[in-house]
Amino acid sequence: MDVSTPQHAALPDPLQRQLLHRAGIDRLRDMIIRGELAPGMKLNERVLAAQLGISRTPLREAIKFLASEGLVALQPNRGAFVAAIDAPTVREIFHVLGALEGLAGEQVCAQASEAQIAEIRALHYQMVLHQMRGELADYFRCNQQIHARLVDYAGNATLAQNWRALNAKVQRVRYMANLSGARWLQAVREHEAMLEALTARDGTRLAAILRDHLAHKLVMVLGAFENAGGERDLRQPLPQPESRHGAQLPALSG
Amino acid sequence: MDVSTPQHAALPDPLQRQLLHRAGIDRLRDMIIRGELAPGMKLNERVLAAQLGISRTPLREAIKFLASEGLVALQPNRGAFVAAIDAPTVREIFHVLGALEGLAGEQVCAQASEAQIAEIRALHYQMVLHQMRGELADYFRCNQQIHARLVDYAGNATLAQNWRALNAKVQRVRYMANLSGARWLQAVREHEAMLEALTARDGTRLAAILRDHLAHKLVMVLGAFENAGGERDLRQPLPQPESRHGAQLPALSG
DNA sequence: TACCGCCAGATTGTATGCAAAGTCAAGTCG
DNA sequence: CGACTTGACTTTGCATACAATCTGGCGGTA
Repeated sequence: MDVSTPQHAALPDPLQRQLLHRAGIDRLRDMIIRGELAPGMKLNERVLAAQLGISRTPLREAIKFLASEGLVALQPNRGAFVAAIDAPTVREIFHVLGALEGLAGEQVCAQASEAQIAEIRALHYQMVLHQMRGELADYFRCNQQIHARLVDYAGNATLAQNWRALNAKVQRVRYMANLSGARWLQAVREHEAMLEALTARDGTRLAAILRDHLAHKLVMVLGAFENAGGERDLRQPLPQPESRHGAQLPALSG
Repeated sequence: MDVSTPQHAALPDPLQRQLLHRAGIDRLRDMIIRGELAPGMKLNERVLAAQLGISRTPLREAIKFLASEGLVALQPNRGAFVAAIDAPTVREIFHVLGALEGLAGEQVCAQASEAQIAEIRALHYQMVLHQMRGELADYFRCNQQIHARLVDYAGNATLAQNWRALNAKVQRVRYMANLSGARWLQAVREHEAMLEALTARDGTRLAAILRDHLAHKLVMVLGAFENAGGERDLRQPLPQPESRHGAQLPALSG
C-alpha cells in the first residue's frame, strides 16, 4: 500500500500538505493505481477539478506531473487520458524492473544493515503466513513491501524512485494475475531463496533470483492480462457506480 | 521560426509546436542540460515567463513536468530550483545507467537488425575519427549517439525513456571530465570491444563491457567533479554572460 | 548588542475569464 | 444513400487577477 506513494525520501519538513497541486498529484496517482480512474479514460478537467474540490489550474499542474511519470497521456488540444497499458509495455516494464531489482539485489547485499535484513525477514514470514491462510490481498501487500524494502535498502534513491514509478504502472495489472496454488507456492519458494541469498549476502545470487522471479511474474501476469483481453479503453467520462449529487470526494483544500 | 512547420502533414503526430507548455518543457530542459540555467539556481516564474515570452500558467506546468523528471526541485511556497546534482547522486545515476545499458546490451544483441548495427558501427568509426583529430565536442556527440542508439535499438521504449531521463541529469557533469589522453584511448578501446561483442551478438559480453565502461566513466567523472568542488549552488537570478537589452530569447508563441 | 515583532515588497499558489481548437449532430449537395 | 459542410456547444490552453506565503529590513526592548 505504501508502495504506491513514492514520497520523495525523507524530507526535512514533514508538515505541508496544503498545496493543492501536490495533493492532487498524490490523489490522482492513487486513483489511477487503484483503478478508480480506468485506463484509457479521459480526464475531463472541469469534472475532475470539481470532484477534487480544486480549480483547474492546480489540477492541470498535477496532470502534467503525472504525465511525466507516465501515468497519464497527453494529447494536444484534446486533453489527458489515463495511460492504458498493453501487453508489450508490460513486458518492457518487467524487463526494466528486472534490471533495477537485480542491481538492487547486489547493492542491498553489500550495504544493508542487519536490522534492515531482519525487517525484510520479518515481512517474509508475515507474507508466508498470509499465503498459508490464503489471504491474497495481504499476501500481495507484504510481497510488494518486501520488494520495496529491498530496493530502498540498496541505498540508491535514484534506483528506488525509478523502480517505484515503473512498479506503479504495472501494479494494477499485477492484481489481475490470480495465483494458482502451484504458482503461488513457487513464488513463495523463490522468496525463500531470496531470503537465503540475502542472509548470506550473496549479491550475485540474489540478483539472479530476483531477475528470474520477475521473469516468472511476467509470464503469469501476461497470461492473465492477455486472457482478460488486455485493458479496455474506456473513453467515457467517469463510470462511477455511485450517484452523483454533490462532491463524492472530500475536497483537497485544508 | 515555427513558420517552417508543415501544416498539412497527415502523420499521426508530426510536430505540434503550438502548445506553449510543451515548448516550455523542451526549452527549459534544454537550457538546464546545456547549463544556461545553472544548477541550484532559483527559477523566478515572472522573469522566466517573460524571457520565454509566455505567461506563468504554461511555465508552471512545464516546471511541474520537469520536476517529475528530476531536473528541477520544488520547494513548497518557495518555488522551483534547477536540480543541483552532487557526487553521491552522480554515482547513483551511473549505477542505474549501468543496469539499464546492460539490459539494453543484451536486448540489442538479440533484436537489432543488421542495418541498425551497421549504423552504430558507422557512428563508432566517426567517433574514432574525431578522437584521432582531438575534436572533443564532436567525439562526445558521437559517443552519446552510440549509447543512445544502443538503447533505442534494444526495442524497449520504457528502457529508452528512463535511460534518457537519467542520462540528461548527468550530461552536464560528463562534459566536466576532461579526458586525459590515456583514458581517452582506453574509452575508445572499450568502445571497440563493444562493437566486437555487438557484431558477434554476444549479449552477455556486451552487457558486461557496457557496465565496466560506465564504471570507468563514473570514476573519471567523479574525479573531475569533486576536483571542481561539485556544482556551485547559484541562487542568483540568471547570471547571463551577455548583455540584456530586450528579450534574449525568441518567444515561444507562434 | 542581540533578539523579537512587525510591516512592505516580492513571489508563489489558486481561481477565473476569454480565446482557440475540438466535437458532434443536423442539414445540404453530389 | 453517403460524404461533406456548417454551426452551436464543449473542452482545452493561456493570460490575468487575486489571495496566501515568504523575505528582508526597520525599530523597539531587554
